[in-house]
Formats: sequence, C-alpha cells, structure tokens
Amino acid sequence: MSSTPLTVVWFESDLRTHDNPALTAAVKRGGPVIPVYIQDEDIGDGWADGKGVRWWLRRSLAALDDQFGEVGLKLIRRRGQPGPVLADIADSTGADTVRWNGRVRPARRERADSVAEYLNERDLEVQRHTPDLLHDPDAVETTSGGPYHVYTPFWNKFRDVVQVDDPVPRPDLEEVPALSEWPRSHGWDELGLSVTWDTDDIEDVWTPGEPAALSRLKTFTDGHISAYDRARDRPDQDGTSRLSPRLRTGELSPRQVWAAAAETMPGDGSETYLQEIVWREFSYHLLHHYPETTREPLRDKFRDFDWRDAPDELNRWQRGQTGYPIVDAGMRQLAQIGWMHNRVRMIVASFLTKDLRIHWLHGAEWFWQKLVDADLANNTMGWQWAAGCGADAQPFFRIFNPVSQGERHDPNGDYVRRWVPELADLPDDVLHAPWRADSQVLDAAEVTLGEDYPRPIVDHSEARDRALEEYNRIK
DNA sequence: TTTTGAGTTGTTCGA
DNA sequence: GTCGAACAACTCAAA
Repeated sequence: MSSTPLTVVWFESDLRTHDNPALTAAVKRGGPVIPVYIQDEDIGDGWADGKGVRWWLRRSLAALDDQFGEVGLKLIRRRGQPGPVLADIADSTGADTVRWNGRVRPARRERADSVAEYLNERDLEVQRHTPDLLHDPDAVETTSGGPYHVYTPFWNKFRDVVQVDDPVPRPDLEEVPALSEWPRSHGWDELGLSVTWDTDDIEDVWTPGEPAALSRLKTFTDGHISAYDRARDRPDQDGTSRLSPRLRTGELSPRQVWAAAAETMPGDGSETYLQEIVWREFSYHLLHHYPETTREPLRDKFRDFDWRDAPDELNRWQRGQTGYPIVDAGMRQLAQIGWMHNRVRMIVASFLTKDLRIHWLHGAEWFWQKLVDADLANNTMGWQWAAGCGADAQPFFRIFNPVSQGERHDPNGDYVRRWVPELADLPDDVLHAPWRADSQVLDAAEVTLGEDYPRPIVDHSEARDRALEEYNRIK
C-alpha cells in the first residue's frame, strides 16, 4: 500500500480541465495524477477518426498538454489498445486506480466496459464518472415505452424529465504532487495525428484547445446567441455557435454549454440554441438504440431504393464543381476549413441524395473524412434525415432547390463570393444561377461557363422529378 | 383500445 | 410580389 495513491485519468473525447468529473475526483483523492490519451484506430464500429478530426485532435491535445505543463504535469499520449496501455502505465508507475468519464458513442462505451474488465482482472480499480450526455438513452422513452423517432416529442419529454447537472468546478491542479518519472509518450507521427491540410485557411479560422473553446463560448453566449434563431440560417454571417468541434473533442461539455446558454437572458435565440443542444442528445438517443444506422437506413423500405452509382458526379460534388454555386461554396468551405455551415450541410446533402440520387453513405463518409467536428451520432442522423430514410425525416417531396435556398439564405452572395471566387464579379441576381445570365453579363464578370466554372451537372427540375418517381416507387 | 390532431429546417402552382 | 393550398406519411400524446 502506497501512502500517496497514484491515479491514472484516461482522456478520450473530453479534452478539458473544466467540468471533468474524472479529473476532479482524481485530484481530490490526493497523490499524483497521470493524464493519458490513447489514439486507437479501430474502436470496433468501423469509423476510425478522419483527417479533419485528427487535424483538430493534434492541436487540442497539445493545448491540453500545455495546461498540464504549466503545473508540472504531463499528458501521456500513446497509441494502441487501451487495456494493455493503461495496465502498462499503471504497472510502471505504481498507480492503483484508473478513472474516466463515461463514453457516449456505443462502440466506445462497449470498449470501455471491456477495458474496465481487463483492468479489474489485473487488480486495478476502475472508477467511471458522468458521461458527456445530458440524458440517459434508456431512461427517456415514449409513453408506450421505447425510443423516440421524432424530435419534437423527444424535446418535450426531455424538458419534462431531464435535470441537467451543473458543471463540476475545475480542480486545483497546482496541488497535485509531482511525479518524478513520467511514463513514455508517443510523438504525433507515432500517434497517427500528423495531418497535412491542402490549404492554410484552416489554421487561420480555428484555434483548437480548451482555452479558446471557453473564450468562444463566452463570446457566443454574451453576444449573438440572442439572435441565434434569426441568424443561424445565414451562412454569410457568424450566426451559429461554431462550438461543434469543441463538443466533438470535449473541449467543452454539453453541461457547460447548457449552463452558459441557459444563463443568458431568456429569449427566442437561446431557447432555439438549447434545442440544438438537445438535437445532439436526440442523435445519441438514436445511435444508442439503432447502432446499425451508421450504415443501414433506419426505415426498412429504403433498402430497395435505387441509388445511382455515379463516381464522376460524386467526385464533382466532393470538389465543389457541380455548377450550383451554393452547393460548390459549401463543399469548398468543407475542404478548406474542415467545417461547413449547418444550413449549407442540408443543401449539399439534399443535392447529393436527391438531385444526384447518390447513396447518403458516400456523403456521410466524405463528411467524416473532412469535418473537424465529425461526430458519429450527428453525422448519421443528419445524413439519414436529409436522405429521407432516417428519424424525423422530411417528407420525401421536400427537395431543396439549390437556387432558391441560395437566394434566401445568402441574399447578398457574400458566402458564394467568398468560397467560389471565380463568380465574385457576377451581379447578385444571377450569382446563384450563373447559367441564367446573359452573355454580356458573363463577359463583364469574366466568366465562361464550362471553362471558368461548370455548367450545372444536372437540371434541378428534371432531377427533382426523377427523385420523386423513385421515392414513389419504394413507398 | 381506438381515434384525432399537431407536428415536420420545403417547393411549386395558381389566383 | 404575395398568398394559400397541395404535395403523403408517420410518430406520438391526448382525448
């Protein structure tokens, strides 16, 4: 028995020091604390971290390590199977306890269960703490028992029964006794987190890490959250929270976001924003009850849907060369900064699945590779929703018109001009549909369709009719 | 137990 | 230009 008990804290999607129940409990226990992050390619569900998430993780982990470094601690980074890695660290340091916050992604949850078993068999104590989810997916159920398939009743029930905990205070890390010798830690290359991005824009837009996350949360809740309900659909404005990558890596917990948003003056903006936080809950609710939906449609009849095999068109969608400016702007924003405005995500998803009738899974996989906020629950629900085969699906005839969506949500064209600069000199009235412009207008803007910018890959009206036919066939 | 009604991030058409 | 209606299908809760 050691008089100064040593505790290992296993970090995963909770890269923060505030509201971290496992870390706070470890510090409270007294004795040295060893923070550990383990990068593991295969967590069992086939969705290994994509490039965008790895780009973010590398920087977020460095920021967390900096915070620990300021008080003489060190974040141990390792690659491999968590059970053996944690046992090895405990063995080499004499730690007797491993703590972590409960996991929310089904495969991570199951893996954590087997890791606990593995550690227990080796006489290590395991303590699990509150996960980064506000509701218990098994506890929130419909009146007749069972999971929800529609958001609004889920939201009503959530408000009735879920008591959101207050965030846990940040522990005083300075009181943690120093460890004389730290276990070995892997470099970024060994960890698989050295990612080269195609452009520098991503570096200018994002500052990963908990300090920047807290700062953004404050800016958002002090400021434009009050206009969130009106501004969130405007990709040309900074109307959204941009907190999604923070929640993905756990630089912020949903409890912190909830508390900060609920504290602001009550109003339509913050109410609408709280609903978005609960959309994340709903997506985890669905993934918990239907884990197979990351690859299979929730609605069975969509198994017969005749998706088109069209690699060239998929490629043009990915590169932002469809000839529909709002779609191309979104796809290029994604490629360049690893993030896309939510409204535009819906537009490009509708375009891929309905106009091009390409399987939503191709879209989900592309987003998964590129997004810095790629979250399996949100990505799955979003794509199935857009394709019409998921929960709370829009009626199948609700097919976004990429021109009218662009005109409505990017009325001045600032968003398109920013991401599709070859169209920047077109006047507003044809910016979202360049093929409608007179030849003099195109000449004046120095745009030659088919050369500088593609003609539309499909005619939306015809594509819409064909999609409706197919949806009618399977109904 | 059965019925009813509200809800659902849109588009198009015609008055 | 603006407006309401039509476009189907399903979930869920309340009557």
